[in-house]
Amino acid sequence: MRYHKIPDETIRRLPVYLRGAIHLSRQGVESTSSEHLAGFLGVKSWQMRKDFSYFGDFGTPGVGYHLESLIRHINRILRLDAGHRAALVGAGNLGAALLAFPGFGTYGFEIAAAFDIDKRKIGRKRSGVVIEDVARLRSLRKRKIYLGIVAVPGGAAQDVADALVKAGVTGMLNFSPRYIAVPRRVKVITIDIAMDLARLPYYVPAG
Amino acid sequence: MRYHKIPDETIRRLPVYLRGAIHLSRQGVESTSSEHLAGFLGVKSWQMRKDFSYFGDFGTPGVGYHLESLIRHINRILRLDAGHRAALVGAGNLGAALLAFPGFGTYGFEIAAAFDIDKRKIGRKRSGVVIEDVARLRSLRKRKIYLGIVAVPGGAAQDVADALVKAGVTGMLNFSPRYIAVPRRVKVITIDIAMDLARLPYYVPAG
DNA sequence: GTTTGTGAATAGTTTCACAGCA
DNA sequence: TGCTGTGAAACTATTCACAAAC
Repeated sequence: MRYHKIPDETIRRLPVYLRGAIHLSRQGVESTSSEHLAGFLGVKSWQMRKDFSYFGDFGTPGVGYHLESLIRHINRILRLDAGHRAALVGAGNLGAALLAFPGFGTYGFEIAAAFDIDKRKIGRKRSGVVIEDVARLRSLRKRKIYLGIVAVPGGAAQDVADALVKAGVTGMLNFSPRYIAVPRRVKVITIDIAMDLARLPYYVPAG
Repeated sequence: MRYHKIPDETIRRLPVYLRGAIHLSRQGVESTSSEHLAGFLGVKSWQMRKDFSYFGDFGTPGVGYHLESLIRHINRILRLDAGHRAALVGAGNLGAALLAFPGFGTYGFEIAAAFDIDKRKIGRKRSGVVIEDVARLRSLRKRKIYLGIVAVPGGAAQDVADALVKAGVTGMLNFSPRYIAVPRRVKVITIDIAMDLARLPYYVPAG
Protein backbone atom coordinates (compact mmCIF):
# COMPACT_ATOMS: atom_id res chain seq x y z
CA MET A 1 0.00 0.00 0.00
CA ARG A 2 1.28 3.41 -1.09
CA TYR A 3 0.00 6.87 -0.36
CA HIS A 4 -3.19 7.77 -2.21
CA LYS A 5 -5.79 10.45 -1.73
CA ILE A 6 -8.83 8.44 -0.73
CA PRO A 7 -11.68 8.77 -3.25
CA ASP A 8 -14.94 10.20 -1.94
CA GLU A 9 -16.69 7.31 -3.59
CA THR A 10 -14.69 4.91 -1.45
CA ILE A 11 -15.83 6.73 1.69
CA ARG A 12 -19.40 6.55 0.44
CA ARG A 13 -19.10 2.78 0.08
CA LEU A 14 -17.44 2.00 3.39
CA PRO A 15 -20.71 2.16 5.34
CA VAL A 16 -22.17 -0.31 2.84
CA TYR A 17 -19.39 -2.79 3.56
CA LEU A 18 -19.78 -2.17 7.27
CA ARG A 19 -23.50 -2.84 7.09
CA GLY A 20 -22.90 -6.12 5.28
CA ALA A 21 -20.17 -7.22 7.67
CA ILE A 22 -22.35 -6.48 10.69
CA HIS A 23 -25.28 -8.31 9.12
CA LEU A 24 -23.32 -11.47 8.33
CA SER A 25 -21.55 -11.35 11.67
CA ARG A 26 -24.90 -11.27 13.50
CA GLN A 27 -25.92 -14.34 11.53
CA GLY A 28 -22.98 -16.16 13.05
CA VAL A 29 -20.59 -15.97 10.09
CA GLU A 30 -16.99 -15.51 11.23
CA SER A 31 -15.06 -15.15 7.98
CA THR A 32 -15.90 -14.59 4.34
CA SER A 33 -14.37 -13.81 0.95
CA SER A 34 -14.63 -10.51 -0.90
CA GLU A 35 -16.59 -12.41 -3.55
CA HIS A 36 -19.25 -13.48 -1.07
CA LEU A 37 -19.54 -10.25 0.89
CA ALA A 38 -19.61 -8.12 -2.27
CA GLY A 39 -22.22 -10.36 -3.89
CA PHE A 40 -24.40 -10.05 -0.82
CA LEU A 41 -24.18 -6.25 -1.04
CA GLY A 42 -24.60 -5.92 -4.79
CA VAL A 43 -21.12 -4.51 -5.47
CA LYS A 44 -18.14 -5.92 -7.35
CA SER A 45 -15.53 -7.87 -5.39
CA TRP A 46 -12.58 -6.04 -6.91
CA GLN A 47 -14.21 -2.71 -6.16
CA MET A 48 -14.39 -3.70 -2.51
CA ARG A 49 -10.81 -4.97 -2.41
CA LYS A 50 -9.57 -1.82 -4.11
CA ASP A 51 -11.44 0.34 -1.62
CA PHE A 52 -9.94 -1.56 1.30
CA SER A 53 -6.48 -1.34 -0.24
CA TYR A 54 -6.36 2.41 0.43
CA PHE A 55 -6.24 1.71 4.13
CA GLY A 56 -3.92 -1.28 4.44
CA ASP A 57 -4.31 -5.01 4.61
CA PHE A 58 -7.68 -6.11 5.91
CA GLY A 59 -7.78 -9.71 4.78
CA THR A 60 -5.75 -12.88 4.43
CA PRO A 61 -4.87 -14.12 0.93
CA GLY A 62 -6.27 -17.58 0.30
CA VAL A 63 -8.65 -17.21 3.24
CA GLY A 64 -10.69 -14.00 3.15
CA TYR A 65 -11.81 -11.44 5.71
CA HIS A 66 -12.37 -11.96 9.42
CA LEU A 67 -15.61 -10.09 9.95
CA GLU A 68 -15.05 -8.91 13.48
CA SER A 69 -11.73 -7.38 12.59
CA LEU A 70 -13.14 -5.91 9.37
CA ILE A 71 -15.89 -4.22 11.35
CA ARG A 72 -13.34 -2.82 13.80
CA HIS A 73 -11.21 -1.46 10.96
CA ILE A 74 -14.04 0.29 9.13
CA ASN A 75 -15.46 1.69 12.36
CA ARG A 76 -12.07 3.19 13.12
CA ILE A 77 -11.68 4.73 9.65
CA LEU A 78 -15.14 6.30 9.72
CA ARG A 79 -14.59 7.38 13.36
CA LEU A 80 -17.69 5.52 14.42
CA ASP A 81 -15.92 3.58 17.17
CA ALA A 82 -16.51 6.20 19.86
CA GLY A 83 -20.26 6.50 19.24
CA HIS A 84 -22.00 9.75 18.38
CA ARG A 85 -24.89 11.78 19.68
CA ALA A 86 -26.98 13.82 17.25
CA ALA A 87 -29.58 16.54 17.66
CA LEU A 88 -32.79 16.46 15.65
CA VAL A 89 -34.46 19.71 14.68
CA GLY A 90 -38.06 19.41 13.56
CA ALA A 91 -40.37 16.92 15.25
CA GLY A 92 -43.00 16.71 12.53
CA ASN A 93 -43.92 13.57 10.63
CA LEU A 94 -40.42 12.94 9.33
CA GLY A 95 -38.73 13.95 12.58
CA ALA A 96 -40.93 11.59 14.56
CA ALA A 97 -40.09 8.77 12.14
CA LEU A 98 -36.39 9.47 12.55
CA LEU A 99 -36.72 9.42 16.35
CA ALA A 100 -38.32 5.99 16.14
CA PHE A 101 -35.88 4.76 13.48
CA PRO A 102 -33.89 1.74 14.71
CA GLY A 103 -31.17 1.95 12.05
CA PHE A 104 -29.01 4.63 13.61
CA GLY A 105 -27.92 2.26 16.36
CA THR A 106 -26.17 0.02 13.81
CA TYR A 107 -23.52 2.66 13.34
CA GLY A 108 -23.34 3.78 16.97
CA PHE A 109 -25.56 6.82 16.66
CA GLU A 110 -28.12 8.08 19.13
CA ILE A 111 -30.52 10.97 18.76
CA ALA A 112 -29.83 12.57 22.09
CA ALA A 113 -31.90 15.72 21.72
CA ALA A 114 -34.89 16.93 19.71
CA PHE A 115 -36.14 20.45 19.04
CA ASP A 116 -39.23 22.04 17.56
CA ILE A 117 -40.73 25.50 17.24
CA ASP A 118 -44.33 24.39 17.92
CA LYS A 119 -45.31 25.18 21.52
CA ARG A 120 -47.75 22.27 21.57
CA LYS A 121 -44.97 19.77 20.93
CA ILE A 122 -42.40 21.26 23.29
CA GLY A 123 -42.17 19.32 26.56
CA ARG A 124 -43.70 16.19 25.11
CA LYS A 125 -41.79 12.98 24.75
CA ARG A 126 -41.37 11.06 21.48
CA SER A 127 -39.53 7.73 21.42
CA GLY A 128 -38.08 8.55 24.81
CA VAL A 129 -36.72 11.98 23.86
CA VAL A 130 -38.16 15.19 25.30
CA ILE A 131 -38.82 17.81 22.65
CA GLU A 132 -37.23 21.14 23.52
CA ASP A 133 -37.78 24.67 22.34
CA VAL A 134 -35.73 25.40 19.23
CA ALA A 135 -34.58 28.57 21.00
CA ARG A 136 -32.51 26.34 23.26
CA LEU A 137 -30.35 25.01 20.40
CA ARG A 138 -27.35 26.92 21.75
CA SER A 139 -27.18 24.44 24.65
CA LEU A 140 -25.75 21.85 22.24
CA ARG A 141 -22.21 23.14 22.69
CA LYS A 142 -22.33 22.50 26.44
CA ARG A 143 -23.86 19.08 25.82
CA LYS A 144 -21.09 18.18 23.40
CA ILE A 145 -23.45 17.35 20.58
CA TYR A 146 -21.87 18.26 17.24
CA LEU A 147 -24.05 16.47 14.72
CA GLY A 148 -27.39 17.86 13.60
CA ILE A 149 -30.33 16.44 11.68
CA VAL A 150 -32.40 19.07 9.89
CA ALA A 151 -35.98 17.88 9.40
CA VAL A 152 -37.81 21.19 9.04
CA PRO A 153 -39.67 22.71 6.07
CA GLY A 154 -37.49 24.27 3.38
CA GLY A 155 -38.27 27.81 4.43
CA ALA A 156 -36.73 27.30 7.87
CA ALA A 157 -33.73 25.19 6.86
CA GLN A 158 -31.12 27.93 6.47
CA ASP A 159 -32.06 29.57 9.79
CA VAL A 160 -31.88 26.24 11.59
CA ALA A 161 -28.53 25.48 9.99
CA ASP A 162 -27.19 28.87 11.04
CA ALA A 163 -28.29 28.22 14.62
CA LEU A 164 -26.70 24.76 14.57
CA VAL A 165 -23.41 26.16 13.31
CA LYS A 166 -23.50 28.83 16.02
CA ALA A 167 -24.06 26.04 18.56
CA GLY A 168 -20.86 24.32 17.45
CA VAL A 169 -22.32 21.65 15.18
CA THR A 170 -19.83 20.56 12.49
CA GLY A 171 -21.84 17.96 10.57
CA MET A 172 -25.43 17.94 9.37
CA LEU A 173 -27.85 15.62 7.69
CA ASN A 174 -30.27 17.84 5.76
CA PHE A 175 -33.69 16.47 4.82
CA SER A 176 -35.04 19.76 3.54
CA PRO A 177 -35.23 20.41 -0.20
CA ARG A 178 -32.79 23.30 -0.02
CA TYR A 179 -29.14 24.04 -0.51
CA ILE A 180 -27.74 25.09 2.85
CA ALA A 181 -24.80 27.49 2.99
CA VAL A 182 -22.35 26.79 5.84
CA PRO A 183 -18.73 27.64 6.68
CA ARG A 184 -16.18 25.46 4.95
CA ARG A 185 -15.31 23.48 8.10
CA VAL A 186 -18.91 22.22 8.36
CA LYS A 187 -20.03 19.23 6.28
CA VAL A 188 -23.62 18.95 5.06
CA ILE A 189 -25.07 15.80 3.55
CA THR A 190 -28.45 16.40 1.92
CA ILE A 191 -31.08 13.71 1.50
CA ASP A 192 -33.78 15.02 -0.78
CA ILE A 193 -36.27 12.19 -0.99
CA ALA A 194 -38.50 13.64 -3.69
CA MET A 195 -35.45 14.39 -5.83
CA ASP A 196 -34.29 10.80 -5.73
CA LEU A 197 -37.75 9.65 -6.77
CA ALA A 198 -37.66 12.23 -9.56
CA ARG A 199 -34.86 10.52 -11.44
CA LEU A 200 -36.55 7.13 -11.47
CA PRO A 201 -38.85 7.74 -14.49
CA TYR A 202 -35.81 8.62 -16.63
CA TYR A 203 -34.41 5.15 -16.14
CA VAL A 204 -37.52 3.03 -16.54
CA PRO A 205 -39.07 2.23 -19.89
CA ALA A 206 -42.21 4.26 -20.54
CA GLY A 207 -44.65 3.11 -17.85
CA MET B 1 -24.51 20.06 -29.54
CA ARG B 2 -23.11 16.70 -30.65
CA TYR B 3 -23.99 13.20 -29.61
CA HIS B 4 -22.78 12.22 -26.15
CA LYS B 5 -23.73 9.50 -23.75
CA ILE B 6 -25.36 11.44 -20.93
CA PRO B 7 -23.44 11.12 -17.65
CA ASP B 8 -25.33 9.62 -14.72
CA GLU B 9 -24.11 12.52 -12.64
CA THR B 10 -25.86 14.90 -14.99
CA ILE B 11 -29.13 13.02 -14.53
CA ARG B 12 -28.62 13.14 -10.78
CA ARG B 13 -28.29 16.93 -10.93
CA LEU B 14 -31.23 17.66 -13.24
CA PRO B 15 -33.80 17.41 -10.43
CA VAL B 16 -31.69 19.90 -8.46
CA TYR B 17 -31.88 22.41 -11.29
CA LEU B 18 -35.58 21.71 -11.66
CA ARG B 19 -36.18 22.34 -7.97
CA GLY B 20 -34.33 25.64 -8.15
CA ALA B 21 -36.13 26.75 -11.28
CA ILE B 22 -39.52 25.91 -9.77
CA HIS B 23 -38.63 27.72 -6.57
CA LEU B 24 -37.53 30.93 -8.28
CA SER B 25 -40.44 30.77 -10.68
CA ARG B 26 -42.90 30.61 -7.78
CA GLN B 27 -41.25 33.69 -6.34
CA GLY B 28 -42.17 35.54 -9.50
CA VAL B 29 -38.78 35.45 -11.23
CA GLU B 30 -39.16 35.03 -15.01
CA SER B 31 -35.59 34.76 -16.24
CA THR B 32 -32.18 34.25 -14.69
CA SER B 33 -28.55 33.59 -15.53
CA SER B 34 -26.72 30.31 -14.95
CA GLU B 35 -24.56 32.21 -12.44
CA HIS B 36 -27.54 33.19 -10.33
CA LEU B 37 -29.46 29.93 -10.49
CA ALA B 38 -26.33 27.86 -9.81
CA GLY B 39 -25.30 30.07 -6.89
CA PHE B 40 -28.76 29.65 -5.39
CA LEU B 41 -28.41 25.86 -5.61
CA GLY B 42 -24.81 25.58 -4.44
CA VAL B 43 -23.41 24.28 -7.72
CA LYS B 44 -21.02 25.78 -10.25
CA SER B 45 -22.45 27.74 -13.18
CA TRP B 46 -20.33 25.97 -15.80
CA GLN B 47 -21.33 22.61 -14.40
CA MET B 48 -24.94 23.53 -14.93
CA ARG B 49 -24.34 24.88 -18.44
CA LYS B 50 -22.37 21.76 -19.38
CA ASP B 51 -25.16 19.54 -18.06
CA PHE B 52 -27.76 21.41 -20.10
CA SER B 53 -25.55 21.27 -23.18
CA TYR B 54 -26.08 17.51 -23.50
CA PHE B 55 -29.71 18.13 -24.35
CA GLY B 56 -29.60 21.14 -26.62
CA ASP B 57 -29.95 24.89 -26.26
CA PHE B 58 -31.90 25.90 -23.18
CA GLY B 59 -30.90 29.52 -22.81
CA THR B 60 -30.22 32.71 -24.70
CA PRO B 61 -26.65 34.04 -24.87
CA GLY B 62 -26.39 37.48 -23.33
CA VAL B 63 -29.72 37.01 -21.55
CA GLY B 64 -29.98 33.78 -19.57
CA TYR B 65 -32.66 31.16 -19.03
CA HIS B 66 -36.39 31.59 -19.21
CA LEU B 67 -37.53 29.65 -16.17
CA GLU B 68 -40.85 28.43 -17.45
CA SER B 69 -39.27 26.97 -20.56
CA LEU B 70 -36.36 25.54 -18.53
CA ILE B 71 -38.84 23.76 -16.26
CA ARG B 72 -40.69 22.37 -19.26
CA HIS B 73 -37.45 21.11 -20.82
CA ILE B 74 -36.20 19.34 -17.69
CA ASN B 75 -39.61 17.85 -16.97
CA ARG B 76 -39.65 16.40 -20.46
CA ILE B 77 -36.13 14.93 -20.17
CA LEU B 78 -36.88 13.30 -16.82
CA ARG B 79 -40.29 12.15 -18.11
CA LEU B 80 -42.01 13.96 -15.26
CA ASP B 81 -44.38 15.87 -17.51
CA ALA B 82 -47.08 13.20 -17.54
CA GLY B 83 -47.23 12.84 -13.74
CA HIS B 84 -46.66 9.57 -11.92
CA ARG B 85 -48.49 7.47 -9.38
CA ALA B 86 -46.49 5.43 -6.87
CA ALA B 87 -47.36 2.64 -4.45
CA LEU B 88 -46.05 2.71 -0.91
CA VAL B 89 -45.36 -0.56 0.87
CA GLY B 90 -45.00 -0.31 4.65
CA ALA B 91 -47.17 2.11 6.60
CA GLY B 92 -45.05 2.31 9.72
CA ASN B 93 -43.44 5.47 11.06
CA LEU B 94 -41.47 6.18 7.91
CA GLY B 95 -44.28 5.15 5.58
CA ALA B 96 -46.73 7.44 7.36
CA ALA B 97 -44.23 10.31 7.09
CA LEU B 98 -43.88 9.67 3.36
CA LEU B 99 -47.65 9.65 2.90
CA ALA B 100 -47.83 13.07 4.58
CA PHE B 101 -44.77 14.38 2.75
CA PRO B 102 -45.62 17.42 0.61
CA GLY B 103 -42.44 17.30 -1.51
CA PHE B 104 -43.51 14.64 -4.01
CA GLY B 105 -46.03 16.98 -5.58
CA THR B 106 -43.23 19.30 -6.75
CA TYR B 107 -42.18 16.71 -9.30
CA GLY B 108 -45.66 15.55 -10.22
CA PHE B 109 -45.76 12.44 -8.03
CA GLU B 110 -48.67 11.12 -6.06
CA ILE B 111 -48.73 8.19 -3.67
CA ALA B 112 -51.84 6.56 -5.06
CA ALA B 113 -51.82 3.35 -2.99
CA ALA B 114 -50.44 2.12 0.33
CA PHE B 115 -49.96 -1.41 1.63
CA ASP B 116 -49.11 -3.02 4.94
CA ILE B 117 -49.04 -6.52 6.39
CA ASP B 118 -50.44 -5.48 9.78
CA LYS B 119 -54.17 -6.36 10.00
CA ARG B 120 -54.77 -3.50 12.45
CA LYS B 121 -53.61 -0.93 9.89
CA ILE B 122 -55.40 -2.41 6.88
CA GLY B 123 -58.57 -0.51 6.01
CA ARG B 124 -57.52 2.62 7.87
CA LYS B 125 -56.84 5.88 6.11
CA ARG B 126 -53.60 7.86 6.40
CA SER B 127 -53.24 11.23 4.67
CA GLY B 128 -56.25 10.36 2.54
CA VAL B 129 -54.98 6.98 1.35
CA VAL B 130 -56.62 3.72 2.43
CA ILE B 131 -54.10 1.12 3.56
CA GLU B 132 -54.56 -2.19 1.76
CA ASP B 133 -53.44 -5.71 2.48
CA VAL B 134 -49.96 -6.36 1.10
CA ALA B 135 -51.40 -9.53 -0.44
CA ARG B 136 -53.24 -7.29 -2.88
CA LEU B 137 -50.02 -5.88 -4.39
CA ARG B 138 -50.71 -7.75 -7.62
CA SER B 139 -53.56 -5.32 -8.33
CA LEU B 140 -50.97 -2.66 -9.22
CA ARG B 141 -50.67 -3.89 -12.80
CA LYS B 142 -54.36 -3.32 -13.43
CA ARG B 143 -54.15 0.09 -11.75
CA LYS B 144 -51.22 1.08 -13.98
CA ILE B 145 -48.95 1.93 -11.06
CA TYR B 146 -45.36 1.09 -11.96
CA LEU B 147 -43.36 2.88 -9.27
CA GLY B 148 -42.91 1.44 -5.79
CA ILE B 149 -41.65 2.85 -2.50
CA VAL B 150 -40.26 0.21 -0.15
CA ALA B 151 -40.53 1.33 3.47
CA VAL B 152 -40.50 -2.02 5.27
CA PRO B 153 -37.94 -3.51 7.68
CA GLY B 154 -34.82 -4.99 6.06
CA GLY B 155 -35.96 -8.56 6.56
CA ALA B 156 -39.01 -8.09 4.36
CA ALA B 157 -37.45 -5.89 1.67
CA GLN B 158 -36.50 -8.57 -0.86
CA ASP B 159 -39.90 -10.29 -0.63
CA VAL B 160 -41.69 -6.99 -1.12
CA ALA B 161 -39.46 -6.14 -4.08
CA ASP B 162 -40.15 -9.53 -5.65
CA ALA B 163 -43.87 -8.94 -5.28
CA LEU B 164 -43.58 -5.46 -6.77
CA VAL B 165 -41.66 -6.77 -9.78
CA LYS B 166 -44.29 -9.47 -10.27
CA ALA B 167 -46.93 -6.76 -10.19
CA GLY B 168 -45.23 -4.95 -13.08
CA VAL B 169 -43.35 -2.26 -11.14
CA THR B 170 -40.23 -1.07 -13.02
CA GLY B 171 -38.80 1.50 -10.60
CA MET B 172 -38.36 1.46 -6.84
CA LEU B 173 -37.27 3.79 -4.10
CA ASN B 174 -35.83 1.56 -1.38
CA PHE B 175 -35.63 2.86 2.18
CA SER B 176 -34.57 -0.45 3.71
CA PRO B 177 -30.94 -1.03 4.65
CA ARG B 178 -30.57 -3.88 2.17
CA TYR B 179 -29.36 -4.55 -1.32
CA ILE B 180 -32.31 -5.62 -3.38
CA ALA B 181 -31.81 -7.96 -6.33
CA VAL B 182 -34.10 -7.26 -9.30
CA PRO B 183 -34.20 -8.05 -13.03
CA ARG B 184 -32.02 -5.77 -15.14
CA ARG B 185 -34.95 -3.84 -16.59
CA VAL B 186 -35.97 -2.65 -13.10
CA LYS B 187 -34.22 0.34 -11.53
CA VAL B 188 -33.77 0.57 -7.77
CA ILE B 189 -32.63 3.72 -5.99
CA THR B 190 -31.73 3.08 -2.36
CA ILE B 191 -31.90 5.73 0.34
CA ASP B 192 -30.19 4.39 3.45
CA ILE B 193 -30.54 7.19 5.95
CA ALA B 194 -28.32 5.73 8.65
CA MET B 195 -25.60 5.06 6.11
CA ASP B 196 -25.53 8.66 5.01
CA LEU B 197 -25.24 9.78 8.61
CA ALA B 198 -22.42 7.25 9.05
CA ARG B 199 -20.05 9.04 6.71
CA LEU B 200 -20.44 12.40 8.45
CA PRO B 201 -17.93 11.77 11.30
CA TYR B 202 -15.21 10.99 8.74
CA TYR B 203 -15.46 14.49 7.32
CA VAL B 204 -15.74 16.55 10.49
CA PRO B 205 -12.77 17.35 12.71
CA ALA B 206 -12.74 15.25 15.89
CA GLY B 207 -15.90 16.29 17.75
C1' DG C 1 -5.72 -24.27 -5.10
C1' DT C 2 -7.76 -19.99 -3.30
C1' DT C 3 -8.10 -15.28 -2.43
C1' DT C 4 -5.97 -10.94 -1.46
C1' DG C 5 -3.80 -6.46 -2.84
C1' DT C 6 -2.47 -3.37 -6.46
C1' DG C 7 -0.11 -1.24 -10.74
C1' DA C 8 -1.55 -0.14 -15.17
C1' DA C 9 -5.19 0.57 -18.57
C1' DT C 10 -9.61 2.27 -19.39
C1' DA C 11 -13.59 5.00 -18.65
C1' DG C 12 -16.07 8.81 -16.85
C1' DT C 13 -16.46 13.52 -14.90
C1' DT C 14 -15.09 18.11 -13.90
C1' DT C 15 -12.93 22.26 -15.01
C1' DC C 16 -11.24 25.72 -18.02
C1' DA C 17 -11.16 29.15 -21.42
C1' DC C 18 -13.09 31.19 -25.04
C1' DA C 19 -15.68 31.40 -29.65
C1' DG C 20 -19.99 32.91 -30.96
C1' DC C 21 -24.55 34.75 -30.40
C1' DA C 22 -28.05 38.31 -28.57
C1' DT D 1 -21.04 44.06 -23.41
C1' DG D 2 -22.98 39.88 -21.17
C1' DC D 3 -23.91 35.30 -21.10
C1' DT D 4 -24.41 30.76 -23.28
C1' DG D 5 -22.60 26.47 -25.21
C1' DT D 6 -18.75 23.44 -25.84
C1' DG D 7 -14.18 21.41 -27.34
C1' DA D 8 -10.01 20.22 -25.05
C1' DA D 9 -7.29 19.48 -20.84
C1' DA D 10 -7.07 17.95 -16.31
C1' DC D 11 -8.60 15.17 -12.95
C1' DT D 12 -10.94 11.24 -10.63
C1' DA D 13 -12.77 6.66 -10.47
C1' DT D 14 -13.51 2.00 -12.30
C1' DT D 15 -11.97 -2.16 -14.23
C1' DC D 16 -8.65 -5.57 -15.32
C1' DA D 17 -5.21 -8.96 -14.79
C1' DC D 18 -1.93 -11.10 -12.20
C1' DA D 19 2.01 -11.49 -8.75
C1' DA D 20 2.35 -12.50 -3.99
C1' DA D 21 0.55 -14.62 0.19
C1' DC D 22 -1.63 -18.30 2.58
